[in-house]
Amino acid sequence: MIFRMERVEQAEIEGRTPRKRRAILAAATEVFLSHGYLGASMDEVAAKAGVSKQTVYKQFENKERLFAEIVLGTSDQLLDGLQQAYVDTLEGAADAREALRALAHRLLQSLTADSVLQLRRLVIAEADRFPEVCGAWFNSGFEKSLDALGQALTRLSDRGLLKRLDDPTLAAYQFAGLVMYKPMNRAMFAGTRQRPKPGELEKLADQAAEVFLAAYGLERSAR
Amino acid sequence: MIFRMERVEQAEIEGRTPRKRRAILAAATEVFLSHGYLGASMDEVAAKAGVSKQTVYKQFENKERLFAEIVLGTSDQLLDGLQQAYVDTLEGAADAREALRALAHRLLQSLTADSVLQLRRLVIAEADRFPEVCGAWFNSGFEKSLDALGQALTRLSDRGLLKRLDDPTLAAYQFAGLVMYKPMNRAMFAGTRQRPKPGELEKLADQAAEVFLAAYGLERSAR
DNA sequence: ATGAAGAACTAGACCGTACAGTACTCATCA
DNA sequence: TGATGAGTACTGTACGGTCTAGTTCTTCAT
Repeated sequence: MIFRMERVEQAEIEGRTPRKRRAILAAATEVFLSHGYLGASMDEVAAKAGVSKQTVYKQFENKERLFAEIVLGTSDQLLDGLQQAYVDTLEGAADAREALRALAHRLLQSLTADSVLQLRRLVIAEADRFPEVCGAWFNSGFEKSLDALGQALTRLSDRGLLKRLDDPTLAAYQFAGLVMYKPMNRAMFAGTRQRPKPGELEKLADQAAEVFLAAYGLERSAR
Repeated sequence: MIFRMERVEQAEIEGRTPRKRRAILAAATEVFLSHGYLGASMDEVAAKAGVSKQTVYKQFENKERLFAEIVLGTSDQLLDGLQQAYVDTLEGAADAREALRALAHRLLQSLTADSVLQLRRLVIAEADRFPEVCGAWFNSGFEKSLDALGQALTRLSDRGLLKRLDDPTLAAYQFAGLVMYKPMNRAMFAGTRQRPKPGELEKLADQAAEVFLAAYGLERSAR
């Protein structure tokens, strides 16, 4: 009886085929992220998904399509996460300095997560092999999230917390560059090996906010 | 007679073995940069170097060592080139704004060269497979060049063209982030495909200088 | 200068392994 | 009962690295 209920419950959520498909995607994500495209083997994907190779090839035409599906599937998650960070830290903030510090800190936290770094490495590594896929990921994930940041900054400006922004997207890239350039490069090049020192991220966040405010803050809020 | 003279000339420059070795390194650089570590084949390296596989394995123990040799060999070139850019644009400059603009422009030019981008992709892609090599490249190439920029900025500050810098290296990273974050990310993720629009780099350079000066410029030089 | 001696090089066969993708048989689910 | 999946063997290919046999360069004593 219990067995039957469980079966029904699962079936209500999704059938066997989509369930397998999701398992394959999850496994393939793991394998591609940790070994790269060429280093990933379809045997390992199938094994890790608890599925036969035949099933993998029923769901995905070949290795390339599987790769594309995975990369493009991550754009949305990334975008949603960052959008949320903008809302949490900027909307409703009373003080620009505090808001920007909080945002910087939040960006550092989310973008230096291992899975994010691995995905970035994967996309960069395969940019030449799959220019369409990687270009699409960049446009609909990376660039879109910076545009969204530009809009969030504009709202801050509309609320009288920043100067008027002639080019919000540029300002967004500048802020991101101030915050992320150092830690992101280290994380990308030096692998998971070299961790930043405890206080470093805080200092980075604070100083980035300071420089940004010097250029875009209202005079009275200058330190 | 002519033939003989050519032979002598070449022998004067370098013997057969180092000549072959250099040919192998050049070919391997090309192959690794364009196909990645796993995508590169030793057969192709040998063929492109005009050398037999045996010779490759006489000079380099195996594929991994060849890779390491190539990656580490590029640190110095990169560093020298950037050091030169700092000297050319900052030393002897009379106006901070103009100097920073020129530097930004120069950085954009040199760091978006195809070979530089391909090398960065390669190092990032293999950061997990070869953490020591890639970490060493990062420390002795990337970080060192930023430290050098910090020192160059300090000299600018000593000459009374910038505020006193509490943390020159941080300031260097901030300047680099302001300048490079957008174009470098695009170049890395979107491949050689998406070229920046003509005026874009100039605007990026100018605006980066502007923001940097707002934070680190002397009051009288504020716009 | 000459001419062995020996090192370095070539060309390509070869070995073992790994992998993408397919085929086939038997079990399982709807 | 008919489709889907498991398990697994198989095919073709590619690659890292070694081996061999024959060729060319370098060196150094004469």
